[in-house]
Order: sequence, then C-alpha cells, then structure tokens
Amino acid sequence: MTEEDESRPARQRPARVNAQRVSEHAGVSRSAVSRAFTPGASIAEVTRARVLRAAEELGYQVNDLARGLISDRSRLVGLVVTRPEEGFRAHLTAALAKALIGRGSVPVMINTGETEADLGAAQRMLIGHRAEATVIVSGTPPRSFQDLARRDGQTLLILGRAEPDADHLLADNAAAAAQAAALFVGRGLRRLGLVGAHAATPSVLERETAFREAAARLGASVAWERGADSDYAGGLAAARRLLAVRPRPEAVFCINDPLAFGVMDHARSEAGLAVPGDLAVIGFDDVPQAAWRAYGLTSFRQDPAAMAAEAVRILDLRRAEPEHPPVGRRLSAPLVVRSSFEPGS
Amino acid sequence: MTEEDESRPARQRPARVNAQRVSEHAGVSRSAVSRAFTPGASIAEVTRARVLRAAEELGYQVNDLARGLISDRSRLVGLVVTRPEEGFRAHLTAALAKALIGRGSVPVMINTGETEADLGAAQRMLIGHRAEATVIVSGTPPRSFQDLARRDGQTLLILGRAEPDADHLLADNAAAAAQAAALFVGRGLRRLGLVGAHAATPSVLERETAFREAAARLGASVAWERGADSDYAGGLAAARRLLAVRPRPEAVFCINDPLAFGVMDHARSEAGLAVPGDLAVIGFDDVPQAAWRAYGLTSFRQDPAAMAAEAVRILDLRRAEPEHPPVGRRLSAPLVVRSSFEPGS
DNA sequence: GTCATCGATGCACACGTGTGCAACGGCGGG
DNA sequence: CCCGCCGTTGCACACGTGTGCATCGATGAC
Repeated sequence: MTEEDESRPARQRPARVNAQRVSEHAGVSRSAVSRAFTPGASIAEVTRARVLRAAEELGYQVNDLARGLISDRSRLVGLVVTRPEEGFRAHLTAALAKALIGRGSVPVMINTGETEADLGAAQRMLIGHRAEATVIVSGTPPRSFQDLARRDGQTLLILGRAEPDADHLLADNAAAAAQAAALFVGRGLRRLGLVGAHAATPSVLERETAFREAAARLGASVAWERGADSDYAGGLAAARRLLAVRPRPEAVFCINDPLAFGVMDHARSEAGLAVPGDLAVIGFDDVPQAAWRAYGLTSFRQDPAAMAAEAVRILDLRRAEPEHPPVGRRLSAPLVVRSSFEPGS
Repeated sequence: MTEEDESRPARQRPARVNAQRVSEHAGVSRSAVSRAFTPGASIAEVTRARVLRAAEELGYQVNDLARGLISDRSRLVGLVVTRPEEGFRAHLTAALAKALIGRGSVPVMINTGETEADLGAAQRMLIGHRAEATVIVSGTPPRSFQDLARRDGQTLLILGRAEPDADHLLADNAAAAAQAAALFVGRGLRRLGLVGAHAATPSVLERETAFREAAARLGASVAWERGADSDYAGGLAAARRLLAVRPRPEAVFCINDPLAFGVMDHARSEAGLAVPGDLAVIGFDDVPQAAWRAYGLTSFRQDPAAMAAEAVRILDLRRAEPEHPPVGRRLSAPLVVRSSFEPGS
C-alpha cells in the first residue's frame, strides 16, 4: 500500500546481514571481515577480534553459498546408500554423518531407490551443489557414475567394494569368512551351511566365496542357500530350504546378522532345533541386536565409528593430495563370541 | 613453461563448463541458457531444446550454489536427529530423506550429540548454507534454536512434539496409550505395568501420562518403571525391577518397541515367565523386528513413509504461504495384533 | 498499408564472498 | 636520518546465475 512497498514490488528481502554491514559496524573494510573468518589470513589480531565482536552483535553468519561459489567447492559430502535404515548400514551411515560433521563437512543423505535413474538424479544433485566428495556406502554404482564423478573433479570413496581405480575401504571379509569355516571344522563340525543373498554386494560375494573355499580346503561340505535380500525374511526363507537338506547341516555361517536372526528363528520356531545344540550359527557385522538375550549371536565385528574415522582420513588425504594414487584399506573384523557358537579353548 | 601457463600462475582451474560456454555452443545468449533451465520462463520451445541439447553435449550442470546465492535460499533441508541408527528414528530418517529427494530437496543429516553446543554448531552450519528448512526429527532443542531459525527465515518443522508456535507433526500418542490400557482391562488384566524412559521425549511423556490416566479411570493399578534410555538395555533394567513387584504385573505397556524387546527377553530368560501366558506385552512404533518370530510383539504402528509424506506436505504449504498460522497434525497409530497380546473378540 | 500487441531475446545489474595486488605505516639497522 | 623490510589494509576483480527492462520482430486487426 505505501510508497515504500510500491517501490520494491518484487524484492522484499529484509536486508540480510552480510559482510558489508559487519564491516561498517566494525569500522573496517569488507576484506577485513572476510579475512577475519579465514584461518591463516593476514590480519592483525585486534582487528580480527573487533570484527568477530561486530559479527556476534549483528548475528552475522558467513554465506557458504558465496564462499563455495568462489572456491568452486562446497563442503557437502554425499552419502549414497540404499535402504539406510537397515542393519549395519544404519550404524555406518550414522557414524559417517557424525564424523563428517566433526570435520566441518555437511553430510547429504542420498537415499536412492534401486534403479539406475535414481542414482543418476542423485549424482546430478550432488554435482549441481558442487559437493566435495561422494561416499558410496552401499550398492554398486555403474561405471558411468565413477567416470562422471571423476570428470567433475569429485572425490569418490567406495565402501564395501575393492575398486582398484578408486579409493575404497572395506572389511577383511575373506579372512573372517575363512576363519568361520576353520572354527567350525576345528570344533569337529564338517557338515556346514552357508546363507547368502541373491541381491549381493561385492562384500557379500567375498564372504561367500572365501567361506566355500576355506571349507573345501578343510575337507568340509557346504550346503549353500541364498535369501532374496540379505535381511531377516531372506534368512527365514533360506533356512527353510537349508534345514531340509539331508543330512542336515550342523553349523551355518551367515554373511549378515539379520540373515542369521532369520535362520535362528526358523531353526527354533519351525524346525524345532536348538541353537547351538543342534545348529551352530555365526553371523557378520555384530550389530547391537546380536547381543540381545533372544539371540546371543556369535559374529564378526565391524566397528562403524572406526570405519567412519578411516573414511574421513582417506577424504583428508585425497583433499591434501588430489593426485595421490588410489588408496585401499581393509579393516579386520574380529570375532565376538556369544552363545550361538563357542569355539572352545 | 609456456606463456599461457605463466599468465595464470594461481588460477589453474580447468575451465568448468558454465552457462556462458553453453550459450556460445548453442548460439544464443547466456540469459537464454538460464531461462531454459527455469520452468515457466519466457523462452521459445525450439530455443530451449537447442540449449538443452548443447548442455547435454557439454555435460553442463546448473550451479546450485550460484542459483541459491541469487534466491537467498538453497534447496537444503536439515534433518536434526540424535542417534539416527536406532529403532523407529532410523526408519523415519530414511523415509524423510527419500521423500525430500523426491521433492527436489537435498536432505542434510545432522547427527548431533546430546549437548546443546553440538546443536548450535549444526544450526550455524545450516544457516551458513542457507538451508530452506530444518526438521527436528527427535530431541528437544532449546527455545533459542527456534528463535534463531525464525530470525533467519528458516522454516522449522518439529516431529514428535506438539509445539504450539511452530509447525509440528506427531502420532496420536494419547489415544493409542489409552487404548492399550483399555485393551488390557477389557481382557480382565488389572495389575498393569508401564515401562518408560528417563531420557524422555515429549511423545514418550504423552504415552506415559495417557496410559496412567486411562488405567486409573478404569480402576486398574499401574507399576511404573523407567529405563535410562528408551532402548533394549533400558527395557532389560526396567523389567528387572518391574517383575520383582509383588503382586507381579500381568500386562506391560512399553512406550517403545526396543524397550518391549528388552522386557520380553528379561521375562523369558531371567524371570522364567511366558509371554503372553504369564505376561502380556504391548509396544509402540511397530518396527519390523516386532514381527520377528522371536518376539511377535503387538504394537501400535507408526508408518514412516506416511509421516514423511505428511512432513513434505507441511513444508510445501509453508513455502507457498510463509505467513500461514502454525500447522499441527496428528497421525493415528493403529494397533497391530501379534502373539504378545491378543485382545480377543 | 499501418499500427498495436505480444512473445522472445539480450543487456546489465545484483547476489556475497575470496584474494591478488598495490599501498601504507611502523620499525630496525646502518 | 635514511632505507629496506614486513605485517596489515583496502581496492577491485572474479565466481555463475536469475531477472527486470528495453528492444526487436512477427502477427493480427482495421
């Protein structure tokens, strides 16, 4: 209604507080404000203090969009993960988010669907926001994903898959799976079972393969079943088929804790078997539920916080030396013994 | 070495593809490129097609930082949540991320610690990046948080707490908890137990209060115990005290599924009680594990996807009408009957 | 044929910040 | 006292995009 309103029909922005206003308030130049917020910049300590006080009084906050526009890099880090609410992935995703925040980064949670189109859309979003890095928490993105990230200068870190051309980080799946076979055989169990999943990640494949090879090497037989997914329902279904095999397996290695829970529940409720009396079970990941009274699952421990810390370390290295050859790290997964299988002394 | 290299000593940026280059490639002005990517802009369809083709050929991606700098609003939406790997929160966080991506937003996962300082740092980060909105998924931020968000023009959506001054969304906790008490009494059970948590959210308090009031109204007694946290360990500890009460409670309402799992495990493994024979149990949230064979927990269902969809709807409304009075929505939580308690016909 | 109308287009400014470069001032050595 | 050095400061340009405004050309009505 008023003339003031009429003079600015479209722009009604309420004069956001910017570096200009802070500089006027502090009686310095705008450059000084910028330098006050830049670690290591050439500025006198008294000037910096005066600027910081003025900024505090005005409630000034550096605009990260403009900052990122200059440096051609924002502090966003994409976490690409399918079904981030499930099992170990949930813990790993949470730990990554916390570690990234502690580093001053901004974790963007890309909960992709299963399709390749979803993944592409997520990547375009990250590139559009000039994300510093993309972390593939799970899933197997196509080669084009990797190429596009590289072309746009994005750091790429792949978890759970040994990708020779890119930085990667994963558990020592083969060693753990082989250890599981050796423990079973060392306990005198020779009719072994293996529960995997059709929707398998490279880590899952490593565990499946290593277990079978180690069992063969030790002269044990392996009955192998796969659930549709590597979750509880998959474990139930796989156990139904696996425990119908005659002679029945005496011990089962599950490449996943949720699968193991499904196997144990089927064995007890449907097949009437005692665990570990009739059937020994070992899982993988050691999620908190493995320690619950109802299960007491012996499992190989993956520490989400340790893995997240290592991931951040790799990102730091990559940022410091962009041309460094690809880094690959394997974290050992130590056995945690509970009641579902005790190796004995 | 060459003169070209010498002329740009510091700037070695590899000439990112921007709107300028696309415009030259397509033979139009730079404005046309901008308009081609702006829905509803005044541009001929043939021109837009030519621009889009050129952009495709050059691998151009609109710089969202610059775009956000102009509009003073990025497409980031912060999801503030403590311990996002746990229980229903994990599912809700994942569902929110997916729904936000589907809306074209960028979900930022703020995994805060418990301290107020952490929360403040997270908020400064979101303000620095000019996030469009902040969603409090769990926890109870201090009043200052809300004030600061409002001062900086950020939309604030609070889940799990009825905040009269802000948009909020939560389950109909009181109705469900009262229903639990009525179901127990209707089944002839009059010595009731209630398991809550000391680290209680407003939603938890609502459930506790409503259950106690309904039980009192119906003439039933309530033994009340709280775990330190609303998790499995808290359920174990609370059950240890609760089941030592004489006369022993016949039925327990847990304000949380993980608490209920702890209660069931303690009842069965330690106290030697049958569920539901000696002790009926009802939980809240209906996480997938409630359906597992080992538990079969009767629970009140909260649908993460439905809640996320409603949250997005509120954000859309708020964006369309910034001055709309605060919106509050309650979603009903229907009972899902399993073996841990069956109300009968 | 002339004029009004309207869609399409280009120009130029604005958004808020980082930083190279030059200038300035203080200080110590000769 | 003079000169060189160095820390500090301010100026001005750059980053990539959205959009108001003016211009232009085509089209339709008379």
